[in-house]
Amino acid sequence: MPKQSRGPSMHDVAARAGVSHQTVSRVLNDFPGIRPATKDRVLAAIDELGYRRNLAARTLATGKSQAIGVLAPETPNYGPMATLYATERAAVRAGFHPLITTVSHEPAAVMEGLDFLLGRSIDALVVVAQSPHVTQVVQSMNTGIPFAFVLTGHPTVGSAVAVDQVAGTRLAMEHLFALGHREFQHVSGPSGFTEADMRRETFHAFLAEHGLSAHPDLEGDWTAESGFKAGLRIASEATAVFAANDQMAQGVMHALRGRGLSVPLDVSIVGFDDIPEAAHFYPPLTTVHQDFYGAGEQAVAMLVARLTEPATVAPPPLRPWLVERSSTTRPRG
Amino acid sequence: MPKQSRGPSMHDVAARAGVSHQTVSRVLNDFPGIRPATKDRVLAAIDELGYRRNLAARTLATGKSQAIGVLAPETPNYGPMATLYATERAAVRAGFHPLITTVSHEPAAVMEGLDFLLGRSIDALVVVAQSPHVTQVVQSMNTGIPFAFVLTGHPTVGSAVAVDQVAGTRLAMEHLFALGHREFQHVSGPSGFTEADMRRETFHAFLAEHGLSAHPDLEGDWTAESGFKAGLRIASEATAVFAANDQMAQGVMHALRGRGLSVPLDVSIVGFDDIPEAAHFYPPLTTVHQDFYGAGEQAVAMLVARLTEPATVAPPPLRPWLVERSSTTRPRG
DNA sequence: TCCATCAATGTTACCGTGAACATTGACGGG
DNA sequence: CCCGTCAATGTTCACGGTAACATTGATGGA
Repeated sequence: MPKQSRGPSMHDVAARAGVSHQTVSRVLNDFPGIRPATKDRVLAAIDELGYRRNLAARTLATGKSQAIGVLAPETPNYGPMATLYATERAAVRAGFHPLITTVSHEPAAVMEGLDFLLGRSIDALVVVAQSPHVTQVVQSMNTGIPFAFVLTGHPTVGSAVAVDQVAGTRLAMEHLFALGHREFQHVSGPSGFTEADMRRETFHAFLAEHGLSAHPDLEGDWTAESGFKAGLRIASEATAVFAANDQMAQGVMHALRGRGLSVPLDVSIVGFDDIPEAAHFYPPLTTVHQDFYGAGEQAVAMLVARLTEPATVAPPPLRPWLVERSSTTRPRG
Repeated sequence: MPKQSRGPSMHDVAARAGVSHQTVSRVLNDFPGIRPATKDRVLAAIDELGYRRNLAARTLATGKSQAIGVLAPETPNYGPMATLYATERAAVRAGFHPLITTVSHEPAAVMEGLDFLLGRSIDALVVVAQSPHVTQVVQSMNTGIPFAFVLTGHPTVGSAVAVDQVAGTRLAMEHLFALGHREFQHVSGPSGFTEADMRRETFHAFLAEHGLSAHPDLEGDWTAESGFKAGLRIASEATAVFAANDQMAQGVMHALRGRGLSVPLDVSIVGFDDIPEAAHFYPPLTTVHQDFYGAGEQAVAMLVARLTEPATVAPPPLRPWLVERSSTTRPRG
């Protein structure tokens, strides 16, 4: 029973091509000054042997890996997933290999995930963070490599690429306010999550600035189901609902329908994210568009820049914009 | 300007603790027979130096990595994403580290992604495949490690963990047929994708068995938007629509509403996947539930088994089930 | 003709870890 | 009291690459 044998090594290729292993290395790394005939022999030998370069050995020798670590939250939600996806694509386009691993928000898990990535010799790190806990843990571990946070608008974090949550929330609120709404209620994301907190705080700040108060916040967990439950408890006087994401907005609308209330005639509702399905909700959802792709791209761009120029500063927050559809209108009367 | 210095090595730790590097290695790998006092000194040194084991070196030395490679499609769609997420979780629970990388369906991209993973010394491979092209490429590359495909019901593939697409489609069709529908139309996924093809074929096979023919297939790309466009073209005689996934079903319903048609009074519609939001669509969607999590779990379990017993066979396909909600009812008259 | 020069290639050392084998020292039985 | 034994630890080598330096042989100018 043959133990899983390792593949051929550079020496095997060298022997077969009748050269030294160093020449093989040079061929693989495109060094100049290799006689074409030699190069061909080496290439042929590689092909015949099915040789594949051992990354571990290469990394060990060079200390570099051309890999970008991506630490992502272990939720299946659209926002983080889209960011993750965008980051991954951007990294590939930049010529890096993304090494993704997901972690819960517990410090121990974050550290373990980070350890795993660092142990695999990543050159830089992107953290798709949802809570300050995560960013703190990452910052406290002295990683020695450039890192970037994506999708957290938390002001205390230096290296963050973020969509401006405050601006986004204000866009939503100004829209509702301008339509004439004065009775607001918020369906928030889970507290502790940076985006959820920032949207909630901005919601209240906006109302305070206009001398208004809100019906009690209803807290969800980003899912449509939690939005549905919240929708069951929307105050009957409320005419405007600001939901912290689109899925919850969908759940809220479902519940409202069940209560015989019309969206937008009885209640206007604004979501957040602008997921691809939002245009096909019933009714099509007015929402705040976040550029997840732009965020992922900027994060990678910043890291690549920092690899050569460590002092590169973070780009300004991305501006979200309002997508007006049919879930909002003026209040009755 | 100090070049990014490498972190401390085992030798540094050993020097600090006054032992040999091998003793450090033994402490790290939990070997028996280390004097507690020695162990403490080593641990303390590790802590003080902030030492972190170099995975590349470890992998190079052992040839094993405790890592499972995951080759995923580069689509942001729910199905693949959920499977990916489930696989990732299952791998972690099994004590492995998932190494995820995404690729398009082009052979060159698949090979490159695979090369990347293999180069990083993965012990096993999970491929979240959407098309036969991908499975073929993977099979043709002699990887030398156990691998598993998830989420493709293609019969020619041996090592596949799959949800039974045929059974799922039949569940949907039998439901509609039993309600009395005879005028069917299919909104399919993009052809070339295994799931799309299998659902389409089964749809037609079912109708043929009952001596029925269908209105022309409308092909979408899994998105709600493409479902919407298809919905605009649903034949006016059709009373039953089978959509190849839930997002497209949502788009179809939107379009139908726009045409003044009621779901389910004028048209019944069944989706596929049972995404979490499906219960909150308007109307709540009758759909086929796929156990993505179960699939991911089974794939990992199979790989782990094959690591010790290469001849382990693939588990039988997972049975999907029908979730009946409000988007289906008997046809008028 | 001889040697400096340079292109092409070879040799050696090293990256950080784990495995195999070697060494040390304490302990106990004969 | 000596030596075998075994627990605890040290030494050496290998893993598969890359980097730095060494070597070879052809070429051409003095």
